[in-house]
Amino acid sequence: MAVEASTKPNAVYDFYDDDDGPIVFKRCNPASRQNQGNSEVRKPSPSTVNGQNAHGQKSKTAVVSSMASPVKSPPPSQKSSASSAKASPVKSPVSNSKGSTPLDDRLKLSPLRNVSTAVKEVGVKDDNGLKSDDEDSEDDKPLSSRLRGNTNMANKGLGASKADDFPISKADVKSDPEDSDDEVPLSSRIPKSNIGSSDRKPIYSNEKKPSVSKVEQNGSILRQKQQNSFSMPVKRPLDNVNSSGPSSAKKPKVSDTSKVVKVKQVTVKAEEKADDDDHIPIAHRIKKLAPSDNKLVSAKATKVKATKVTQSVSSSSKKINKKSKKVVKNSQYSKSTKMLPGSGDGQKKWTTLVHNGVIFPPQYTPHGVKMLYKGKEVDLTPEQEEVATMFAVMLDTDYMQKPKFKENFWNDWRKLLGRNHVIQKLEDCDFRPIYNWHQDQKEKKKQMSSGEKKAQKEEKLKQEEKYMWAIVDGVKEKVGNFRVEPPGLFRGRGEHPKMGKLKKRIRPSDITINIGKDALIPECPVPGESWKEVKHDNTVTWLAFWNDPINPKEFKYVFLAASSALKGQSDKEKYEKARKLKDYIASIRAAYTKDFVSRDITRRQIAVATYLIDKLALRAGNEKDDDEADTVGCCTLKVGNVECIPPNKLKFDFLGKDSIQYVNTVEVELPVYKAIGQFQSGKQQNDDLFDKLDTAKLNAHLKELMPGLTAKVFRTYNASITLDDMLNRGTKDGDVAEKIVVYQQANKEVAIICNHQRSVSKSHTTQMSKLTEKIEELKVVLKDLKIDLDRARKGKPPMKDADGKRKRNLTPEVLERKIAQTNAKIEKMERDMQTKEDLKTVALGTSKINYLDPRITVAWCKRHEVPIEKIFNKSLLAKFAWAMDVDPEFRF
DNA sequence: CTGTCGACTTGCTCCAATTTAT
DNA sequence: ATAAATTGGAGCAAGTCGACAG
Repeated sequence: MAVEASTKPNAVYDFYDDDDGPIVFKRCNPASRQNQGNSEVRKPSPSTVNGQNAHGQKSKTAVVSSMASPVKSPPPSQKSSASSAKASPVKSPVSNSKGSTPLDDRLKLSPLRNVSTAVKEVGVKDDNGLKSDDEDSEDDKPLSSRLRGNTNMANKGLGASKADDFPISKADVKSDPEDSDDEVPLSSRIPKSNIGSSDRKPIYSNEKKPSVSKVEQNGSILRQKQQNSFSMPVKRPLDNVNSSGPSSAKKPKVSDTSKVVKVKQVTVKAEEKADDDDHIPIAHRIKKLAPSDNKLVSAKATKVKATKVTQSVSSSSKKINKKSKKVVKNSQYSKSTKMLPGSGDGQKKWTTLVHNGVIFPPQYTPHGVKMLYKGKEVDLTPEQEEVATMFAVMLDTDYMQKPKFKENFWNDWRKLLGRNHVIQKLEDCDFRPIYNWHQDQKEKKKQMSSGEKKAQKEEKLKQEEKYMWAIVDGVKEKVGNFRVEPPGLFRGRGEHPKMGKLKKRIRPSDITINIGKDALIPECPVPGESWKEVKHDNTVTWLAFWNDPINPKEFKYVFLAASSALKGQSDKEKYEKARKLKDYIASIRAAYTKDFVSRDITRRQIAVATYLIDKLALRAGNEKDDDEADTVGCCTLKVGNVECIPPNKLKFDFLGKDSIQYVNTVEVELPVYKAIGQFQSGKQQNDDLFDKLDTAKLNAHLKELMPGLTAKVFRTYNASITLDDMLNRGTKDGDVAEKIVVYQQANKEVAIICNHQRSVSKSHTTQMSKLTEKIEELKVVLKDLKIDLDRARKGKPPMKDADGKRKRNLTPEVLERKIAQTNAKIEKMERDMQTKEDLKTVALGTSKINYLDPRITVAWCKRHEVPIEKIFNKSLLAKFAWAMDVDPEFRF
């Protein structure tokens, strides 16, 4: 590792820089989606097939709102070639260490990775075209230039740090040579290049290492088992057998629990500390020890001193680990019975399941406020009024700008009004009275005293309490969404053909309940009605579902919360699968690279599609119906979504999931470039680029390369490996705050790779100008200080201040200190400002929740003495309880 | 194969609660 | 203390992908 690091001089820097770094993946400009909100403006590239994205519900007033100028052009990121190393999820150096020399690895990868350097987003701005940057431009310029300087420095600082610290230990750990047979099928089917083969890693190696070396790490037998099972074809019956082995041993327990739900809880509780939160699932309680204890310590300590904090935290966490290890062991058994069955596929997800069903929204209470029709008040029945109110309440959203929305609403509302109703045209309706009434209500609510609010909240809690929990195999777990969705108008995203349609009220007779055979069937909350059906299906995890009123073919499910063991289990499996990809990735890349020029067009398309999914982290792209928004993923890309820019760049511009625009220009290998050209030739803009392909075929192919592999695994893999890499390369000694910055930097990188966007906050522009103003003020101060310093040196008195008063005489030393302080302040503000600007359209949360293996984070926190709660909030800690006891040396 | 169904993951926005700045 | 900014998390839409029927 160390060696490797040293061989690539640039690598270090690459990671760091956000702006300049050559990140292969990076999407230079997260095109701001808001822009699109204002429809006309937005549409950029001619190539975009679907033009719009509409997103917008945000701006309050219909028209172009304040944020009109979102397009900030990101400082044109200039990734230069070096970057390839970085961005591309180059496998972590460590992992490479195995047989091949680093060099080999590099070579092998390089063709692919290097070539594909990200190109600066040429067009982003232009493309988006949108709104101008005019307004910003002035500020931006000076700013960006300044900032850029700063960032670079900063980056360098970071990057310069040690790249080889931990590697050492890592390398040791990792090097166990053992080749497993699993590899065979793969290698045989993949025509691997020499390099490729040399590079392959034993499939088991990674998994084993940790387990071997860290026996104590997670002490959990369970884990190892799972890991192993992963390396086998997912579906093998064998797996089941395996799992059943262990589980059968524990069976007695299972049955116990099924009979006596409480018993287990009690037992376990006794085993661990007596904490009385019964309501906390055992699983959590166990793991919670760590985080929560930490919290106490750190919370206090934080205020004191950084060093202290970390020390105490780390020590406490060590303690905790030990403790929890014990606990885990004990509890693991009881737990394993739960987890194992789930891990197999299709099979049993639970043995006993007890819950109280769902809670319905209150019936509609008419407010009696009359809307106007052609200026006159109209009487509406409660049903008509209810729907009118749904519409009125949305008067200040962008949906009012959408004809489709109004049309759909009108169609549904009209049915309620009846043919002969006074109201004949939507255009003649004035909903403002109702809108105003609603605003008043909101205002009143806001004005309520905190006491009232609290009381109300408690009341609600009391009502909902019983629905919040389920008992799964004897463990009390939180239920995710136990509230039935209230009626409303469908808010489809983008140009959804069904936006505005009435989403009717769900009644008990629409709902199917799933519950344990022996459990008490929840009583139907509406007198006189009954559930549609009650099932006892333990191969699924849902507690209830109903058909989506907008699309009756689809369902709305009630699941357990993310903190549940059931969810945690599958989350873990997801990451284990992604980790497994690490062992196959080199040969997979080699294989598709080879197929870029296959004469078989289907093969070629599969190769190119896989390449795009790997390199650009695109989604698979299932087919969609006409009654859905027109968005695409990899397999559904249209000819017009990709533009070939000679000599070898591709410009992507399409609307992806949630109608979020993806704009990115990348340099690709020449064969890919050519292949795309071929796929496009002779087709219309709106034809499928990959006409021989769909996600089923693609995934079927992927599955041949690695058991269980599907397109989405690449996203998880690339996201997690990027985090792991960046954290391990970028973290240097320093205080916690600096380390957190490194983390955020990595997190941001991942978010950009995955194109996780958010809308610019309404106040962004304001906030920015405030900051600019402050900086300007400081600069004035600085200037004056400098003048005074000059004068002081010459023995002259300081200048008068603004009010004409004489300032105190200060020594040059003092003035110098002040100047330095002011400079530091200015720099910090500029940095903050830049960060803010950079992140204004980037959403960090999504990747944290869904793509980054929490064990990477936890292990890093342990290694660097960063309190985990600085990175994970309460809900994330709960969700990732399963990852908390990871070995500090864990690498993805 | 293909299409549909079914289950589950991913993703963005809104709004209230909390934190931070003034 | 108040206002502004940030964060947490609910809410629900929109994806992915496996199973299975025809």
